[in-house]
Amino acid sequence: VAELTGTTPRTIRYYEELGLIGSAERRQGKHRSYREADVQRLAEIVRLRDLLGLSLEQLSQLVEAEAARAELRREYHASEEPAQRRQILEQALGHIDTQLELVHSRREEIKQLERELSDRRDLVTRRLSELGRR
Amino acid sequence: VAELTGTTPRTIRYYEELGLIGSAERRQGKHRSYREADVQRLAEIVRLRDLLGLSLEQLSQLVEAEAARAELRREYHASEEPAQRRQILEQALGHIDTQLELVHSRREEIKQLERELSDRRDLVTRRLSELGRR
DNA sequence: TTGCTCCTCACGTCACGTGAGGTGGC
DNA sequence: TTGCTCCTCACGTCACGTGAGGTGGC
Repeated sequence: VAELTGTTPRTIRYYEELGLIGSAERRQGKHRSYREADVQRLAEIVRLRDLLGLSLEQLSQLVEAEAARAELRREYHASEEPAQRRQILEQALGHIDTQLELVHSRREEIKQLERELSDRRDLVTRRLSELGRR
Repeated sequence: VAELTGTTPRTIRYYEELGLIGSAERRQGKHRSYREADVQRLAEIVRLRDLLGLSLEQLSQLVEAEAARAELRREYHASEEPAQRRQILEQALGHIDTQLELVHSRREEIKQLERELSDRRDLVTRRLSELGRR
């Protein structure tokens, strides 16, 4: 599971200790056992940590909010009231938009960095071709 | 300077202690004094740390390589031999390309994350408009 | 003179890394 | 049986945070 998610066993145990992920079930013996869904969730956490640089506390809050939204989704499926369904959907939309803004601004920053490097590259190649022409 | 570079005084002192940035000159009194060039260099370090998640050891190596290339640039300007100038430029090109690959793959990862979030957003808005039409 | 920032230790914290010593599945 | 991975402490490390106590410029 560590390999699949791009981390180490120690990190997974640490996240379990913090409550960032649920305690894994143990097989006969003491080995932790994970389902596919657990792997997905962990991979997503690692991804947000690495790409956005979120702290484990921020990730905890995000996971908590995610759990609250999962609870809402159950109510959503149970409910027939359009007014309530609308409210739940709008809350989900707000949550997604918050994340999108964060990710988008990150991407802009990286893009800017890439542009600057690209410009320097062009400068060097220009000088090289000038050298060649003499 | 901490505010300008998006860090804290403590972090700047720590980087100085590690040799990641040069020891700042002191004014009369003991206050550290920085030039514009120092601020630029520090800002660049903070940027690479935050956007690419580089460790301070990796950044040290990068700064070292940068210093070596600065030395080469001095030779470059001193030299008249086209062969030597070409060699220096090609080395610079390789260095830039390495960084570009790293930054580019990062941007692709973020882009992918943004796409996934965007798809989920579309799904929610679609459901909302379906609700409205009834 | 009062407030604020700077300074240097030095201990604390976050997010794990790394053995030490022992157990379980192919 | 041999090798490998897993397990639990528990101490170590990296990258700073955070007072404690003191000094310097507007």
